[in-house]
Amino acid sequence: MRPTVHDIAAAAGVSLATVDRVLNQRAGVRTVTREKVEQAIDRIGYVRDVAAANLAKSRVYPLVFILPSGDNSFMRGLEAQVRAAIGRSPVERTDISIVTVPAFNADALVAALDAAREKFPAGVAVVAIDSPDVIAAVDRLRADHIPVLTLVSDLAGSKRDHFAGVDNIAAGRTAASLMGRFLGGRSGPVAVLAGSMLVRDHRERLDGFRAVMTENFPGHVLLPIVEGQDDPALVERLVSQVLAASPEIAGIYSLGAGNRGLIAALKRRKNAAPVCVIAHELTQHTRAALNGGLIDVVLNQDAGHEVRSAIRVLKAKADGVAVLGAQERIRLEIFIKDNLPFEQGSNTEMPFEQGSNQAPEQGRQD
Amino acid sequence: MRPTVHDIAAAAGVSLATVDRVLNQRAGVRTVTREKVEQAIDRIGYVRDVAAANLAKSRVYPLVFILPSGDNSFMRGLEAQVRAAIGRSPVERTDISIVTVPAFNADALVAALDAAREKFPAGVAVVAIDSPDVIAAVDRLRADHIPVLTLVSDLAGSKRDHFAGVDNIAAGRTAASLMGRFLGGRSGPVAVLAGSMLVRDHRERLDGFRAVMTENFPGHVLLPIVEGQDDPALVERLVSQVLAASPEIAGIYSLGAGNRGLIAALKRRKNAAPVCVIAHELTQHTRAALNGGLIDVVLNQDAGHEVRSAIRVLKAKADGVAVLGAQERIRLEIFIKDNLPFEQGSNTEMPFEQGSNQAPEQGRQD
DNA sequence: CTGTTAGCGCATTCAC
DNA sequence: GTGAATGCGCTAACAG
Repeated sequence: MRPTVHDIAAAAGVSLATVDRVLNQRAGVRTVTREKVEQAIDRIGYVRDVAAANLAKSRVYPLVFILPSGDNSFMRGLEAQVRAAIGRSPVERTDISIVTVPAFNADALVAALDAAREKFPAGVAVVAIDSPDVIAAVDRLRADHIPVLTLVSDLAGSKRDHFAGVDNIAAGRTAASLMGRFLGGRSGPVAVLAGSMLVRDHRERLDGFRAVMTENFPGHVLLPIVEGQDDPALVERLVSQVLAASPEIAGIYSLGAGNRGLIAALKRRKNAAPVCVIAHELTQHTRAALNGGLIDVVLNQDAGHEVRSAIRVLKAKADGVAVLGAQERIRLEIFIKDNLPFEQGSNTEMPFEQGSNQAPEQGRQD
Repeated sequence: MRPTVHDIAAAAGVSLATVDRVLNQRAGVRTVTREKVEQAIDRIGYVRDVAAANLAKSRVYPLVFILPSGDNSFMRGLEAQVRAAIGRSPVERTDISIVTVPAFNADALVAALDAAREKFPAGVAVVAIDSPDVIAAVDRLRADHIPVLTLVSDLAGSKRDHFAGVDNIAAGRTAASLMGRFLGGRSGPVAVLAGSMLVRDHRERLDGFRAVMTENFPGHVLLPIVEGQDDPALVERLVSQVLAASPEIAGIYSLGAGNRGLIAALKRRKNAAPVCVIAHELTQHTRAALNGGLIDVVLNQDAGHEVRSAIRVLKAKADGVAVLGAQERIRLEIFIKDNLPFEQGSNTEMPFEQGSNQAPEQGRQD
């Protein structure tokens, strides 16, 4: 059996309460006693049983998720994943509230962060906007010892504890490499469509894309960046203009959202030369376009993984314990037509399932 | 507060012991009493606290992992991940033993499966070999109500509970699509290098690859399959022969292991036309070759994720509870030079880390 | 400053 | 068939 608090108490010749005080670094223990206990702890190789501790504490973790509002498919998917986590709350001992704020609006975000602070949650997850005011608001939370995690888009220069999202520079570089190789010998300019340069993830993707394009594929001119505010209607208008202005266009990299507009514009462009299109985030729209051949590659981050990871990390930070780095690395997923996962309907495998399993659990989309 | 066993007992007008008997479907309860309790349970919406239950039971999960021996880098990485899980055993309440058997040897695998059965573990994870004898051995375990999970390579037709691995047909299709597009206009035959057609993952990759190549890129002739037994020395010899026999070769898809041999053969092939190379599994060798431009794409499955998922699923099956399907989907990772993750050194984030975070936690390999 | 004691939610002996 | 009592490993009152 692994050692318990009783074993420590016996080994150190003190009572349970004293052991507990040392373990939880509470005051009221003489230095000599504390040292005696600490020595006993690592002499017998004690590791605390977190489950038992949480049981005794009836610990719950009040968490706040701050997400952009609007009809951005990816963000709504993210919100759905948070709601799914709320469904698991009794098991995971969480108490999650969702706050939505208008996209690309730093003031609203600051207000939401400050409001969250009032409630002294065990942790806050936020889709950040790059701005000094937001950094200050995040640091105010940290000053109150509230763990903060940035989700999807990071906030450099802040004291946030962790970032749950993909490496967006690598994402941009990957898009450029695939674009360049897919274009092969073909010539023609490449357009980049962004949401807003206010958010760090978009800027980083652009930086990575531009770096590899200019370095490895200088033959393709980069057209001026188009900012569509992640708004499908605006995106459609802007893309249509670009296509009309540059009929010899070879590729489009859409590094933000609003891809419904992009797809609509592409659909209306009949019998022109093919364009290599790379977009971000697997939604029902991009999935259909990938299957239909309108989009060549979709770069994705798994919203479910991000939310689960965010919760694990915030809980760990609240408890002051280490997290498994490898498990929390959010992968950049690359989808082409051939490795699309099945559409996620019922996500759980039922218990006591029996019988044959001729059909693979994972498969392709036809 | 969420309802507890006490609440059920009160609501049903029985004692804790009776509630427990119903909850754990043990005998010795009259049907009327049982129904009374069951009604109370879903009337007040009770969900069992698994952590508390495990605490009371002092539950540990003895698990057996059966892996191929030999110096296959990927398999050794897998074993390292199992050892890492052994390090987490006290926390995860597991008691994991590792058994290695010679690769591609069905008899040895059957013996290992039967030996595992003698010890009545809470679950068995096995890298399967396709063979009726192995299927029978797996089904013997299942007959003893021991959950079985196939790892990396599946075993169709068996009663295994779950498969922790990638969709290998999709992997093959993806390899073909990327190969075809990367080759662009270039012509020339394509070689396929496998380990052994005895294992299902290799066969499935081949099927997927062949399907897309013949359908979408009929211009490239597929050379006869080369089976290298995942042995670097043999692979090097065979690949050298192929390169010598077909100097006009355009691409190589290595769907098995032994890539050290492939890389060695490629290195010795000076100033010939470039070959598009796609291989499986990110190891130190394939990583270096990707960075050096010898390999174009590496398709990977995250061994750490596979092992953690296997343990979660086996524990869940042992307890007869549902698993989160989405969390257990093993992704097919696509790596090119630009999205290689950092080499994994220290994997854990330390608690109480403070200070600035100008440097991203994830990044590119230069 | 330190020790005693009573739970957290559940499982499991034992009596009845 | 059913119930009461005890303990899993830990925390948190409350005494001393």
